[in-house]
Amino acid sequence: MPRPRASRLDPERRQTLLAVAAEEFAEHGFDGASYNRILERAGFSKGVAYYYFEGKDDLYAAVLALTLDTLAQRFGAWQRPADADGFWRTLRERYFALTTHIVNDERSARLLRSMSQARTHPKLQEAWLRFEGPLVAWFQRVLADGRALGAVRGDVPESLLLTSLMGIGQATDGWLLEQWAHSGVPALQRGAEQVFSLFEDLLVPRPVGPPPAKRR
Amino acid sequence: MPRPRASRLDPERRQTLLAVAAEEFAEHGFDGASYNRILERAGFSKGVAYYYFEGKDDLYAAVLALTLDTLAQRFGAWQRPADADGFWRTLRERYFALTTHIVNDERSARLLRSMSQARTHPKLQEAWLRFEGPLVAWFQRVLADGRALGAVRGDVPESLLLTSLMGIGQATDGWLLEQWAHSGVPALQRGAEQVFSLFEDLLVPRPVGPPPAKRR
DNA sequence: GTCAGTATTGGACCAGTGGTCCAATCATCG
DNA sequence: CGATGATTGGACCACTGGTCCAATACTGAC
Repeated sequence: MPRPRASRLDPERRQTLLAVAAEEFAEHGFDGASYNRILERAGFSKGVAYYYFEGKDDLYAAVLALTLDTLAQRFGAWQRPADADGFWRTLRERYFALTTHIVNDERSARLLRSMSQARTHPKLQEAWLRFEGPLVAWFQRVLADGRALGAVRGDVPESLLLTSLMGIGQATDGWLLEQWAHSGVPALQRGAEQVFSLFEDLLVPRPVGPPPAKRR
Repeated sequence: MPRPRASRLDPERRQTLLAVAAEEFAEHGFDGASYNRILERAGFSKGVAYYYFEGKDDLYAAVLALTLDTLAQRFGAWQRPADADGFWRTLRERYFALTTHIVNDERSARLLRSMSQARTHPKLQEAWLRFEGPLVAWFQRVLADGRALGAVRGDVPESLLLTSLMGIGQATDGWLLEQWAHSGVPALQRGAEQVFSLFEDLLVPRPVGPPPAKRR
């Protein structure tokens, strides 16, 4: 957590510092980023830096908080749709908005991707808990709503579904970027379509009874 | 790549070094591990270390190679099953063997998990490429066989399927360990069962025609 | 205006990091 | 024996994140 006095820091200098830090962290990840370099580039001395922030991890957390706030504002809160169809429609809409956003703001995207390191990093445990909570809660609410509407399967623990969903989301995120880099925007849209269909296949309730006979 | 002379290093000392390094890397990951500490514990001076290995990354690669070799030996090569049923049976068998192995050899498991950092780490690119190749090839062969046997869907790019599968596998791996830590072996088996069913749901060919009407 | 007390600042300094380098030692062979 | 190349220890380097403190700027009370 940033020191309370951090709010008293000149907004402009604060803004500079966070921008420089965001760039550095996005470029090199948490471990790879050099705190000294950040401070030098932002024109901060060690004394000032440690006066306002507790350390490298604290600054990282501040940068992450800013990025996530922006993201949260952009996507707003989740509201329970009326029925299963509505559920999948809004979920799909959100997912496409997210992929578009990630492609358009690569710095934030790389920053967000660096979060996966944060989860296991001993010095970032505290920061991780602060962000994991809301994120997981959001997904949990979505899944719970989906179940209540019959749009999401109930035959498997919710925690497993959540884990799988986030794992697959993270993995395909990289895949989508590759598609985009190799074959441009149309491929990206096609790819997003296919990724989302995988989400559906994973979450949709299993048909009851014996598995359908192979057809063709 | 380890220097060629590395093979001339006294096997016993080499073994000591690799064991100490494995412990350190498993405990702290690549960045967190202290090369100096490893060398000190293993009784190596800087001079010797850099005489036989190119550096920290090289040693890490050596440790990883050893671990993966053991794993590969244990699981042997993949052979194309006769039919779709056989495909799922052998895949399932392999998966359960793997989860058992991971639970029984936590050091290796943590080491393998640290590989996910390696993928994005600039200093480990070379090492990653050396291990990514065979691993991905293995999965590709499995998926291709599955397709040929009609056991795996063909309506989605193979690369996407591969990415998703590995992503979900990695994510659920952590989930399984939690299950095990919280509720012991029976929960682990139940969990593995459910995880594997997710794999199936993801990979199995979609039924053709309109989605089945909701039944109950 | 003066002075006390606090907020702010710069930067010297610290232990630790991975990595380089080289003089000294050892082994081997002519 | 001497010479040549392999092997070794450890001093040293630039860098890391982090601590500390003396000097300065600012504030309000008198």
